[in-house]
Amino acid sequence: MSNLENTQAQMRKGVLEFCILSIISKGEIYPSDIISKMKEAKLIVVEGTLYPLLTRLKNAGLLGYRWIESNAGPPRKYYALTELGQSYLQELNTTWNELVAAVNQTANINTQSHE
Amino acid sequence: MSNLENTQAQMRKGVLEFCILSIISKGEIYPSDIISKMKEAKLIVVEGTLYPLLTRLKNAGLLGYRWIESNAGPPRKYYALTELGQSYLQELNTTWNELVAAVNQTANINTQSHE
DNA sequence: TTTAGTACTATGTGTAACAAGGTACTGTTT
DNA sequence: AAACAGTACCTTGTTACACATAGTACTAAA
Repeated sequence: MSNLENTQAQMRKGVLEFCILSIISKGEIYPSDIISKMKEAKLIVVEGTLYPLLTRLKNAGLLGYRWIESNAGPPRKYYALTELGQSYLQELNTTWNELVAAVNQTANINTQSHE
Repeated sequence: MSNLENTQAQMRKGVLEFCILSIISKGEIYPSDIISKMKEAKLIVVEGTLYPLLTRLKNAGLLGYRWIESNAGPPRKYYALTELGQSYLQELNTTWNELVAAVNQTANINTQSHE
């Protein structure tokens, strides 16, 4: 793996949890669809990453799930945020905004400037 | 360590390399001053993190350094970007901007909107 | 020559993403 | 009904990297 690819992967890693919670916050969703949504946003995540992450978040009380039957295959686990998860997500939102500000300060860049 | 603190730390991890290269790109600087600059930007980094990181970047050909004597203590290693490091930093810049866009897409947020 | 301050270095630990492989359920084809 | 294909969920081992901690080395002042 090249330096660049590795560093890009490192950057992605840090925000996975935040992105996945954000996606779930928009409504009940099951893992395979989360992967699709992430892919749409150009954030590749694989099953071996997602399942343990969801379990970790559930055990932390941030997520809950219920089984819903599918008409094409086995039942699916639909995840949703708990109340704790919602407030946690708000804090991550703040963290993210602060991080963007901090990084842009070191880079002296205004990435989203409008003229 | 709480969930939140841990996740915040994970977010930071991903961008450390980018931030440190950005800081060095503004002119020769030695490690302790890099730590100060990072602290100014609210990105705490400690010696045990910075030194191995600098060594890794140097071994990858992205950084070089020269010894400069100090009038208060031992000599200092002043780091600077190599040409390779400069083009690498540009690529990380692109990566960072794309990441911000991707995260904001999952979050449906425009963090820097001006009215 | 001892002490304090500053700078650089090394080692061990823990977290989390990822690769790879596996299990289980459902509907369709033969 | 048996085999197969498609879908979904889960587990294990590896690797990278930040961090805590401790240690070494150089300089100047007491």
